Amino acid sequence: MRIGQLARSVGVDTQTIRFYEREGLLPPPDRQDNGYRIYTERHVERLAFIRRCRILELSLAEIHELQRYQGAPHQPCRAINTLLDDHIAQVRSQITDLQVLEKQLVSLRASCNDDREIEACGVLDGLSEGSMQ
Amino acid sequence: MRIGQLARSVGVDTQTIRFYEREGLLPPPDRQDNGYRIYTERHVERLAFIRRCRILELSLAEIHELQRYQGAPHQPCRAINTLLDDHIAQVRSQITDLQVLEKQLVSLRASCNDDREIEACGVLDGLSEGSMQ
DNA sequence: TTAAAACCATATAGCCACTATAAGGTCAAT
DNA sequence: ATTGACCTTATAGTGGCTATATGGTTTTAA
Ligand SMILES: [Zn+2]
Ligand SMILES: [Zn+2]
Ligand SMILES: [Zn+2]
Ligand SMILES: [Zn+2]
Repeated sequence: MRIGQLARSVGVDTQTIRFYEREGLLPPPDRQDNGYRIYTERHVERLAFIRRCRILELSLAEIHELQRYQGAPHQPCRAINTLLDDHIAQVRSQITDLQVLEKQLVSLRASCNDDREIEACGVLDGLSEGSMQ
Repeated sequence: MRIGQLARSVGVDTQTIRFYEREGLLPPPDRQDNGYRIYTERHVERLAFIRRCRILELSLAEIHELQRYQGAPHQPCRAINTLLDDHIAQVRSQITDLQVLEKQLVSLRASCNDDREIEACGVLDGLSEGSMQ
């Protein structure tokens, strides 16, 4: 199949497929005489794997690492589990950071109501004075 | 004061200050005969304002907008409050997204324990098969 | 049969908010 | 006279795409 069909069947843009190839995440496929890329079912699976990883916001580097593990099926899988644990820890830390941020923003917002002049806006005041944490 | 002292007094890199100037967030300061930038207390306040906004993860575009409002002190401040409301909404949406992500990741992680071979790794299996949402 | 539409190719730049590097000019102290 | 700390500009890199430009190829329809 050509790149357009692969793109449609996995739900990505053709540019993204070429990008993954350049980054070494998708093996370079054979070419037709006219230079068009020709993909197989294995490419479909490989691309779908990448996409599922990306939905979970694994980085391309992490996906690369997972692909290397796939090439050594008889090694222990601890490294994979650890990779995921680290990723989960990072997501949790992001959530925590954003929750702190949300509190700060809500508190700032509470210092103003509508119908003031900008001169007296509590939000702008809070940002202008150093009364922030 | 010169750029290094400004940088130290606000806690940013000198490069960042020049970057803000290029982006139109900091007004271009006067120059000494040798070309060195000379800053005033107003620049300190202005830069500190930007930094407080950035800590709240307001974008440079949003900060720019706030600066424009500062120039019109007798207009109603509703636009400012709305800007903040929108930003809060976006932070909340990020939190929600990350919480969904965390659940998916934890569920995937639960499908494996350590001491398996990669061949049998539940995490890799979950990523390889289409049993994901 | 030919002309348009859809597809493919490469190369390059843009997004965001910086950060790093290179190559060089200026100034004070040793 | 030289070191070191400071300043200048210009350029490239980060991540994961996405958009644009330019041109070749294939398919479809008038
Ligand atoms: Zn990760
Ligand atoms: Zn207000
Ligand atoms: Zn925002
Ligand atoms: Zn495992």
